[in-house]
Amino acid sequence: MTEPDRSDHPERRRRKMQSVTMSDVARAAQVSPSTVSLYLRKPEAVSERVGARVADAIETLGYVPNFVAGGLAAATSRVVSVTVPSLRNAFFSETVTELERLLSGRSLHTLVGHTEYSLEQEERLVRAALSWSPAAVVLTGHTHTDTTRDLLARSGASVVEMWDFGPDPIGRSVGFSHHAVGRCIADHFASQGYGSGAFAGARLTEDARAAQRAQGFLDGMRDRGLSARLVEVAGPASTGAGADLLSRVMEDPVRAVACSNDTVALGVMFEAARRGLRVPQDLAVAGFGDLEFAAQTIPPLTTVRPPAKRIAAAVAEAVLLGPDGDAPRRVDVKFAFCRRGSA
Amino acid sequence: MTEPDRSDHPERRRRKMQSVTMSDVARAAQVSPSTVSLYLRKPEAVSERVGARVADAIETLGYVPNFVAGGLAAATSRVVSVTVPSLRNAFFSETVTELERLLSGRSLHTLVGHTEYSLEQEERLVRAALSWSPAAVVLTGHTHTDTTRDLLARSGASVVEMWDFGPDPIGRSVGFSHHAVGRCIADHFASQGYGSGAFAGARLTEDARAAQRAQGFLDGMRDRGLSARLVEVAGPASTGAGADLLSRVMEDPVRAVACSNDTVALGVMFEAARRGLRVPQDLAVAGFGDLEFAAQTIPPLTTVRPPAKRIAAAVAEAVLLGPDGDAPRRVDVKFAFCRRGSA
DNA sequence: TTGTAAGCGTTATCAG
DNA sequence: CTGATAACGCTTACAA
Repeated sequence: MTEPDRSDHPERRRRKMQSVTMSDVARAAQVSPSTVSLYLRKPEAVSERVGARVADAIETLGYVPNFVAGGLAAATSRVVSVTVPSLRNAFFSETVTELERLLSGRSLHTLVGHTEYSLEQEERLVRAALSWSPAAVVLTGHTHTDTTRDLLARSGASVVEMWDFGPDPIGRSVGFSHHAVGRCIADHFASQGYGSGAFAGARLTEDARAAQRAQGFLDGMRDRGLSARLVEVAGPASTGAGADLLSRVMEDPVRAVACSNDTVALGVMFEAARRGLRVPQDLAVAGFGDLEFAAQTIPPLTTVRPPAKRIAAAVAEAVLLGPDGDAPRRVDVKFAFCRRGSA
Repeated sequence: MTEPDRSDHPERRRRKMQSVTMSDVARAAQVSPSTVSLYLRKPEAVSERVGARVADAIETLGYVPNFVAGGLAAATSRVVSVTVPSLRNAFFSETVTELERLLSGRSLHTLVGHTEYSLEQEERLVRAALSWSPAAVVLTGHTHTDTTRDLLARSGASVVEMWDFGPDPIGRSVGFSHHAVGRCIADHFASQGYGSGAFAGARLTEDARAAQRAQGFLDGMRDRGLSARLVEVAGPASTGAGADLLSRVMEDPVRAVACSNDTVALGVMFEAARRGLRVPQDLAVAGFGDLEFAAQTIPPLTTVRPPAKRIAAAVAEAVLLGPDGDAPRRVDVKFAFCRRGSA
């Protein structure tokens, strides 16, 4: 029990140090530091009497644990790195929100990064993430640079890919088929007898998932013997982009438009109104995302709802599971078609 | 290229450890670990020859630095904790995005947390944040629990409050007057001679900034001798909430409605259309946020643009500045009124 | 159930 | 400009 007396410690003032450490708590509670550590990590493994004393000491001293030291000693930190293309995108901000909520309940902390759809940027973020000995690395999609895959493999980190599947997943993956989403819209258009259609896409070169939805739509239409073409803009999906896209589509009019996402669909609907086109009589419109406003547009927007929360939940579970274990490495969360008035 | 021989390390198999450490790099580069460390932190302080050798060793060994160990040794980590009420809210997702971008350029990593407008939740997040010996803690608003303030004060962490000012800022603060925003809308309504008005608010009890905008609006209207009332819903600001709010407002019709934010305004406009009310002839509508879709609505939405990016930039600067120094502790970033067709 | 002791991989000090 | 050395605060075998 001979704890070092800090007051006569010659080095005490060398750097700014933590005021109350685990040793201080241990001393106050008359136990060893390892007992405090144990109590903090598995309270049930400590006797009730000792536990109470430790809790008391923590309370009165105002002890704040040092996760940095803990992470170093344990060789793995309580950090989960979450990387998404963009946080402005409602899909991803919802996923991150929910994920952060679930993880923080397990005292895991979320380190966010956004790539703006750049794989090089993703590589940089992964490199930084690995420097934190993270409990897990969560990535969006399955397209990564070779270096990224290499870095991840060599680090042995627990990896989860989300929102999409790849042929060769790195660790676990959680998502759904975006190609099927596109087909689903095409099927609906076909069933309504609209005839010709167009896909109004944004940033398709970079956004692999939007590109898959577009391809699924085109494939679906063609399989049904319907004509369909692709119109796209390079910039981010936005209401303004939607308006532009409809103008482009109307250069060679179609009866139905499937959009990159609901934001684009909103722009398409505004532009249709400006042009005096009635939806759905003159033009059918479908979106993707079932964003908050989708049920409020006039008419309400027909769209596809991706299960952002279910993705977050499954990802959280995958993170908790770790790389090993016999749980399925691939979780298909499905999506739901939301038929409303616009198509 | 002499690979480190770890096999003779008796403890090597105790736990999963880092494969390539700084010592390995040092050995490969024929220098001491301190030199490698120095090179990594200030390359210019190391001779060119040695620097090149170290860089080589890092490259060939594939060394990934360990920030956890670094943070422990330095007593301050490269983590910045950023806490916002909600990430689904476009204002905050934009701020976080921009902040993360700016900080990552300085190799600072963003730990996000969201409070759902709960101060208790904020306290929990701050407690967790402090466990990381963060380079800075960024908070939204100036209302915190006593414990939060206490924790922050005792830790000596660098604190930045954003989006709003308080009478007693903890560290630095960056924001603008939300009360002035409300007044600004009221002034505009008055100048247009609309007469009576209403504020359509969401979650005003928890969202202190929205409440201030409401109060500013009410004060502004009254100062001009105009009648104005407050209509509010408890849930989050959304398009659906906007529609509900307009229904409530029309129980006792007014000529002009100021909204909690643009999302609510969008709902108000949709509901107005459903009711056959022409905007702005029958009803003037103003929002807050200048969200992406604001310029696309029919008619385009009159709103107020908060400088989300400027906030992020000023916060990043404050983070870099640290708590000391003679730079002003309080930065007022202003806002811009966007007159468009709806009011 | 609790304690002892040996690290974890860096940074910071100080001397050369 | 470079290197030896002592922390940093905690976890984890292992022993008691």
